[in-house]
Amino acid sequence: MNGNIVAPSILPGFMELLPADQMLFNKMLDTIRFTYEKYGFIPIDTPMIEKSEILLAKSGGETEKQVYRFSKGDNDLSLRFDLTVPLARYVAQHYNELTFPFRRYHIGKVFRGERPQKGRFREFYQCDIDIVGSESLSVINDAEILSVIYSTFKALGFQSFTIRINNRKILNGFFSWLGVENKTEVLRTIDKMEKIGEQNTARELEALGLSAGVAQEIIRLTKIKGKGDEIVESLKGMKVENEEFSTGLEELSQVCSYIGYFGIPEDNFSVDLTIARGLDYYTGTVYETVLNDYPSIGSVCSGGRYDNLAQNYTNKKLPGVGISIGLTRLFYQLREAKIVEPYGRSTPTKLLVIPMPDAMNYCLDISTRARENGIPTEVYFNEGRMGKKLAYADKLGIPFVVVVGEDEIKTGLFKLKNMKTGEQETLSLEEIIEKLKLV
RNA sequence: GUGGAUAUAGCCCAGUUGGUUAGAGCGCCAGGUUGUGGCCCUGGAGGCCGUGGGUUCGAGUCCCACUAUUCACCCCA
Repeated sequence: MNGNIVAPSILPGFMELLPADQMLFNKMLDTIRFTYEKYGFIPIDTPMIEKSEILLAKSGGETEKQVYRFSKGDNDLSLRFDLTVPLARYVAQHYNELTFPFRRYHIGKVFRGERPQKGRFREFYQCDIDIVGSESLSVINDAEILSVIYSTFKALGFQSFTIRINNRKILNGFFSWLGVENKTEVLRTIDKMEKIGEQNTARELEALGLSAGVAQEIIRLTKIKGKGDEIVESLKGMKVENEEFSTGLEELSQVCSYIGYFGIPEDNFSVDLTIARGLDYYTGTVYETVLNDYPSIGSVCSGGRYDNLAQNYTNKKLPGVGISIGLTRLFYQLREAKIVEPYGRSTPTKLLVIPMPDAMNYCLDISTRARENGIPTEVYFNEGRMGKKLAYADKLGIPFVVVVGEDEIKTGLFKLKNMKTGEQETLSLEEIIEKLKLV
């Protein structure tokens, strides 16, 4: 017994995967990156640690409590809690070197010191895209973001999902028209409506100081259903006299009219007036995406339009629109619900070369040739029984094995073993390479 | 920050109304001699029963505290 051994464990709220799952996770991440680049988004990477004064410049109470903050020497430092604030700093700092509209994507870990919970992490990956304009940014971008979300989830293999959108200006304008004071709290309550139900929403609205009549008016607005255009028409018919409301309605109307041209099927899109989003910097279009067969997972991708991204770091007016996929949570939920499962591979290796005595040098040469042709290959180095060597390939899910001994070297013909079927095929090295290239 | 639940092997769990050396399955390691894995058989390692106190002749089992984990609320990806 060794008393020096420390129980190996990680902090709660931090996700760590075993090889098969990690392969799966990375595949999803690659899919997302590939799709983002297909739309011409530019990759950036920023430090995980920022100066606290930068990160907390806006500091809306809640976020400040969740920030991992520490000091090193005289420096007051913080771990980034999202990728949007670093983007704001980045754009403000490099404004003169960037070309606008700036379309960037950023995939990286962020940190939030909150109480861990199911599907809740303190360290997680966000996959963000944002389009940042200088001074102005066309509302077509709002529609294009929808298209990116659609393509991404399609590429991830989902069929039945709905991207729901709303426009904050419509809600805020409507609230103003009704004379509501504390609009932010009302927004949050509306956002929860799907979860807590209509009655509780009414109760909460009244608890916020609204009259029963006003609460009902708001609920009545959010219950307007239909296709995008139909909702727009219904809203127009309400004769709400408020400029912000009208602007929002016009924006929503435009987004709806563009989505068809972006090739988004009607089934994957809906206008939902209860979508509000909690974050207070959203000022226009807001997005939420749900998997129709698994509503309990909640939103798997959300974001919105903001008027002024970097007001804390520059005087330039930088409007933008963007979304974020919380990949860690998404992956966790998908695994939990068995919507995705590892496909039996826990290594990228496609070919294992097993040398018999005195064949090592030859095997190393084979592996080099295979790798030069893009085939992930490894050579089994340990001495031992054949059974153990094959079991290694079996356990890692390596699909092909070739055993190389005296005969093979002499004839230049190898038996390529398919580990799944157990069949062996006699082929030359060139034939093996050609075959595996296609796998 | 508020409230609830749980704690036995690496993992999922048994363990009687308190009673002797704490169990199974999965996984792991080794073997069932030679250049062929999955199945099967045999053997092995691995637990101070979360920690500390109490009740008792006797505690994995009952009581208390602490700690850890976990779920929900708030908020969010």
